[in-house]
Amino acid sequence: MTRPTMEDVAERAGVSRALVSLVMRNSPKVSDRRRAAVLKAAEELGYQPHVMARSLASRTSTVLGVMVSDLRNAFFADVVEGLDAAARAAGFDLILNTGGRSPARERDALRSLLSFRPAGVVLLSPVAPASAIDAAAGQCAVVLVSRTSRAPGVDTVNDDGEAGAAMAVEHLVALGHRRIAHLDGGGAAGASARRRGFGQAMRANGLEPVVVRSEHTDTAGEKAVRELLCRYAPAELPTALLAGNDFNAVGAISALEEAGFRVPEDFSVVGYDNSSLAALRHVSLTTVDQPRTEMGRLACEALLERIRGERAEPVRHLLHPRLVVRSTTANPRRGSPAHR
Amino acid sequence: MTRPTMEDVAERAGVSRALVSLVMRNSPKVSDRRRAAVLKAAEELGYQPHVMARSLASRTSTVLGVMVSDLRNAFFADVVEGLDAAARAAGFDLILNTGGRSPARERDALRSLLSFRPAGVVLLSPVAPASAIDAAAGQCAVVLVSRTSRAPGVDTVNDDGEAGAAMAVEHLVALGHRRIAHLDGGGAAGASARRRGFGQAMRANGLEPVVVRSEHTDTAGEKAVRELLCRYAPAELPTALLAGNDFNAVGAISALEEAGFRVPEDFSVVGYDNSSLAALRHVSLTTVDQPRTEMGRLACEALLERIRGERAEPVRHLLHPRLVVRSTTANPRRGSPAHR
DNA sequence: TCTATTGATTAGAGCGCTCTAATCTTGTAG
DNA sequence: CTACAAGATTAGAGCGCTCTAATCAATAGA
Repeated sequence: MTRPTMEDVAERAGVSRALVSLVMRNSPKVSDRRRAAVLKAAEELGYQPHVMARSLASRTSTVLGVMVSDLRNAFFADVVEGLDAAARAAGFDLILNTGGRSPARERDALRSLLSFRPAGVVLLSPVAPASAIDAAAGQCAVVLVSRTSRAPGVDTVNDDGEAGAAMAVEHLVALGHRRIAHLDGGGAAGASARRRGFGQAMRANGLEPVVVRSEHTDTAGEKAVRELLCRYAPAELPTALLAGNDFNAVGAISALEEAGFRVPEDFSVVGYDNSSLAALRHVSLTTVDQPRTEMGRLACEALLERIRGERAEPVRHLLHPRLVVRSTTANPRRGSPAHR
Repeated sequence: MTRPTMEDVAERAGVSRALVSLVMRNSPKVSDRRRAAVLKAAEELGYQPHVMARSLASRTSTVLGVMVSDLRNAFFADVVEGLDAAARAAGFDLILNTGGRSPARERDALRSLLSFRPAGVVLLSPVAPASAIDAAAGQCAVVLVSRTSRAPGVDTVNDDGEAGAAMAVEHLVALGHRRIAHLDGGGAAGASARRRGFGQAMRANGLEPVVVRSEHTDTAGEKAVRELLCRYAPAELPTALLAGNDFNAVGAISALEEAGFRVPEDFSVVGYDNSSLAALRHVSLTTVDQPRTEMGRLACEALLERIRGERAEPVRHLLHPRLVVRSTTANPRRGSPAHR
C-alpha cells in the first residue's frame, strides 16, 4: 500500500535521488540516457511525485484556495468551472471550501485554506470584513469575485451590473418603451449596481425610473408585479419590466399572465443572469448574460500574475455583460408614442 | 511574508518544538501552564500549523479528493455541498477537480488528486474504466457516486432510480392512468435504472410500458412529444408522461401545450430530479427528488469509515428517492376507466 | 601531457512538522 | 533520605522532496 518514493526510483534506475528529481521536473541538464532509465524505472514502479513533499521542499505551492458561499448557486458553480479550467492549464490545483455567507464560517474556511499555504486564494462574493481579507492578502495572493476592495494587495473581478442594467434599458427604449419598471434585488449580490445602472440609464433617456422592491426569487417577482398592478392606473402602467434576475423575471411573467396580460405583447420582460432557465424554449427569456466562466478565468489569471511576480499593483476587472435577446421583449402595444 | 513556524513559537514560549506540536494537536499530556504559554505565543505570532508539513511528517492525510464531471450540473453541485459539510465537520478538506466526462481528462484529474496522497477520493459519475478506478482504490479509499462497481475496495452511493421511476408510475396509476409513456434519458447517468423501474412497475400493474427515446434536455422533450403525438391515434394516446428529468419534462409540457393539450387536464407529466426549475410556481412540476446533499454526506461517511479502518467490506448505498407532487399530475380525463 | 571548461551527476542539508525513545521532574512510599 | 513510578518535556531522526555546492567525466585548448 505504501507508494514508491523517489529513492526507490533512483535505486532501480541506478542513479541518485537528485537526478530523479531533475528528471521529474524535466530539467534540461540530464543526459538522454539517464532520463530514459529514470522514466522507465518510474513507470515500472508506478511512481508519482508527492505534491505536498515537493511543495514543502521547494517552498512553493501549486495550490489555489477557493472559497465559495454556495455552490448550489449556478453563478458560483460556473465561476468555479472557469477557475478550474484555468488552474489546471497552469498546473495548479484547487482546494475548495464553502463559506455559507456567514462571517464565522467564512473565517474558518479561510483559515483552513490558508493552512495549506496556497499560492493564492479566490473569494467568491465573501461577506467577511475587509480586515480579514487584507490579512489574508498578507499571506498569499488574493482575488475577490463579485466584491470590491480598495486594498492594494487585492485584485477584483466583477461584472459591470450598471452596464448590464443600462443595456437592458437601452434595448427596451429602442423597442419604444417609455415606462419601464425595475424589480430590484434588495440586498442580494449585484443588486445595487443593477439598480444604479437602471436609474442612470432611465434618466439619461429622459425617463422616470420606477423601482419596485423585490428579491431574487420567483415568488418575490410575482408579488412585486401584483403590487405594481395595484399601484398604477391601467393607462399609467409600465410597458416593460427589468427584473433583478431570471428567477424573479419568471415569477413576474407568471403574475402578469395570471392577471390577463400577455408577454411580450402587453409587457416586455428582461431578466438578468442568462441562467439555464432563461434558455429553456418554454421560457425563452430576454436576459443579461454575465461572462461567468470568463470571470473565473480572469480571477485565476490575476492570481497567477501575482504569484509569478509579474505585477504588484492591484487590478480591477469590470466585465462587460451581454444582452441576450429572446422572446419576452417586443414593441409596446399600449403607451408607445405610436399608439398613444 | 514568511510565516512563523513551530520553532518560532517554541522559542517565544521558552519550550521545545515537540511541546508546541503536542499543544497544537491538543494532547492531554501537557501541563496547563505550558499549554497556556504556547497558546499565547502562537496567538501573538499568528501561528498556523502547516497542513502539508504535518501531513508529510505524520504520514496521514486530511485531504479528500473530489472529481466531478461538471459543476454546472446542479446535481453534482448539491452533492459537493453535502460532501463539503460532512468533510469540514470531520476536519477534512476537499480538493476538487473536473473530469468533463472525458476518460482522458478524468485520468489526468485523478492522477492530480492522487498526487496529494489524499485519504480518500470521491468520484462523481465517472466515465473512467473500472480498471482505473480499481487502481485508485489501491492507493486510498474510493467511493463512487452515481456509478456502480463490483470491486471490494470501492464503496458506492447511488439513488434508486428504479424505485423512483416506480413511485412515479404508482402515483399515476393511483390517479387512474392506464396508458403511461416514458420519455427516456438515453445514455445519460441514471437513465437506464429509471427505464428499468418504469418497465417493471408498469408490468406489475398489468400495463404496457411505452418508451420513447429521448434525452435529458428540454428540446429533446419537445421532440419526443411530437413523435408520440404522431405515433398514436387520439384515442390511443397516453394520458400520462414520465420524463427522464425535469428539463425534459418542461420541454414535453411546452410541446403538449403547443399541440392544444392542457397539463394536467389532458396529460399528466412527471419529471425527475426536483431541480430548482421544478419548484418554480410557474412550472410547479410533479417530480422525483433525489437526496443529493445526503448522497454527499453518505459518500463522505463511507470514506471516513474506510480511513479510520472501521470497515473493510464495501458498502453499497441505494438511496430512496421521494415523490414531490405538485401541479402537473391529476386524474385523467380521457381514457380512464370511468370516462371510457 | 596538463589544465581549463563545460556538462552531468551527486552529497547533504533542510522545508515544517510528527513520533519514538530518552530524559527530566515531581510526588510518594519505604 | 533514597528509590521509584508517573507525568511532563525534549532530543533527534525522518517524512519525500528540492536546492546549493561540490564532484566527476569528458572534451578542448595550449
